[in-house]
Amino acid sequence: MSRSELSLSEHLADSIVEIIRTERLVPGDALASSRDLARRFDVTTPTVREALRRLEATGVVEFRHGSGTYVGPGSERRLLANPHLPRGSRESVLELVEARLVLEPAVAAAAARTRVPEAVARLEAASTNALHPPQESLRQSVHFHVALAAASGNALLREAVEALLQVRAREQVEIRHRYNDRARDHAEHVEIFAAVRDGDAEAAERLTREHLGSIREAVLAADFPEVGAEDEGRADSAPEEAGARDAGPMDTGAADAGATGAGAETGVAR
Amino acid sequence: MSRSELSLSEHLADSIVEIIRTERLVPGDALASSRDLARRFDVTTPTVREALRRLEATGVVEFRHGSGTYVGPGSERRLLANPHLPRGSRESVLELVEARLVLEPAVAAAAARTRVPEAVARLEAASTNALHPPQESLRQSVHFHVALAAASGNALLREAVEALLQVRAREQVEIRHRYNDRARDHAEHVEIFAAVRDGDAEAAERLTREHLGSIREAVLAADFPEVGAEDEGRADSAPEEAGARDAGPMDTGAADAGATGAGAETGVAR
DNA sequence: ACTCATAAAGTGAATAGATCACTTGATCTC
DNA sequence: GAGATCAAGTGATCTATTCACTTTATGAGT
Repeated sequence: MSRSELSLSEHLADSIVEIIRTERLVPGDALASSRDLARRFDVTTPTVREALRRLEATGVVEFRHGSGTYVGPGSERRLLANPHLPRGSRESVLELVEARLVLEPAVAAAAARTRVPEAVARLEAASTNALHPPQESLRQSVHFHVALAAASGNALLREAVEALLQVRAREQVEIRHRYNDRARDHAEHVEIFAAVRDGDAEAAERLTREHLGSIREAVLAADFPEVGAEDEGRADSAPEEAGARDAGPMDTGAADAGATGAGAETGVAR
Repeated sequence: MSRSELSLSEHLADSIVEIIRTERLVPGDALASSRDLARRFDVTTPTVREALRRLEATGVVEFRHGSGTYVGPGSERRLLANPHLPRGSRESVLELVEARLVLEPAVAAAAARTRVPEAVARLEAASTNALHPPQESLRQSVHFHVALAAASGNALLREAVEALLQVRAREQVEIRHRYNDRARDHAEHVEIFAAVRDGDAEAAERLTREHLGSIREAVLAADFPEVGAEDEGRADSAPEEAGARDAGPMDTGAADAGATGAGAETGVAR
């Protein structure tokens, strides 16, 4: 009936998702080749590519030139950060931190109530492993906050926090790199962990609020590079391999979004 | 210079985003035609299409066959729901409601503290306009919760709630359609609005928690179609009308009225 | 046997040039 | 002036190739 109101390539994308699901493919598994898919669905390769590109944008599939197409981490993710964001100003980072300030304390409280053992273990690991190199600390922190959300037992909550942390990840790196007190960060993480471990929801909530409050202060103190000059700054201080290959289970590579590069930042925002 | 490890179409996608930004294009504005873009960037049309498809996936652009390519609502959105989700079970809907139960009370409290006037007005409209037809009520409810988040003054918070509401939108429609008490829903909305209007953060938080709690009960009571048979089941028991597909436009205003002739839409005129 | 270079096959990336379907607006009736 | 008609522009898709990269199996050379 109302079947194909969808464009061919849209329908194709859905069909491919269907394949991933019915064949129980998980991230990392290989997909049939473009040519195979084209034959199977009786369309041409450019059409298949369009469908795959579309899925790639949300992380459902990944391309590896010369090797094949693989299922990506987005295949089991419900929320995600827009990978194609324009400009970033201090305001946008501040807005992000303030959003986290509203949401994460509640998440911490939920985590302290549920305390999923596995996630609590990861939480401890993320708060114990201390003071690593520069870059590492941000990743550590991301791990901590994600593990915190995971401890709530609600995967969607974890995804929400993950997605939030991915927004403006680049700018967050910049700020933390320059202004954040890693020692204090670490100490606060330890305190939050203890509260969660002890099942003290009230304390977990309050401590998380204070923790993010101090991050907020750091952002306010930062003389964030204004739009227009922001290209150089981030290009040489943030090497692009922040990527994903190392750690185990839930590492989603928060910072790897896309190193845009490309020059000619002419405009001034607003 | 710009270490281009990116595929050509990835780079192209970023360039197009750059165009949208530097030319100050807003949702609804037309983009150059595929052929033009191909010429301008000296690539072929299939390559341009790949880039555009990728952007389409996140709502940054929209295609209109025979007419052109337009800027979409996603161009100014940082968080979004994965448009390619597999199966939906009762568990997943329950998980969603419980995530909202954790997050939204805090959002409501923030809203009561900030009370952005414009958003509060929309909040009142969404809670006053009572008991419309079946389908309409869900949309009304979405409007309410989004306006609530918007009243916090933090756009990212609003986007987070929007994205959350888009997840499993179809299943949510189904459940509300069958199990939810619209009258009670409405009454609770009115109470929450009053609390926000009066700047009573504590009450707003508690009322929102209770409100979502009752929605949670409705979900628990629902005998939702189980996984496995849902392939066919979903297709014919949930026609694809108000679901996820057109949840987007509500923010951009323009296209909203088209869906039903019910009118009375609080004009979002521009 | 073992190591290492190398060739072959498979795959994604992109090109080139068309054809068809749809929308839109201007022209042409009536 | 209202409506039908037509043509230009645009997206959607196809057919046919070529190039670049990865992986693997082959086959020296040691």
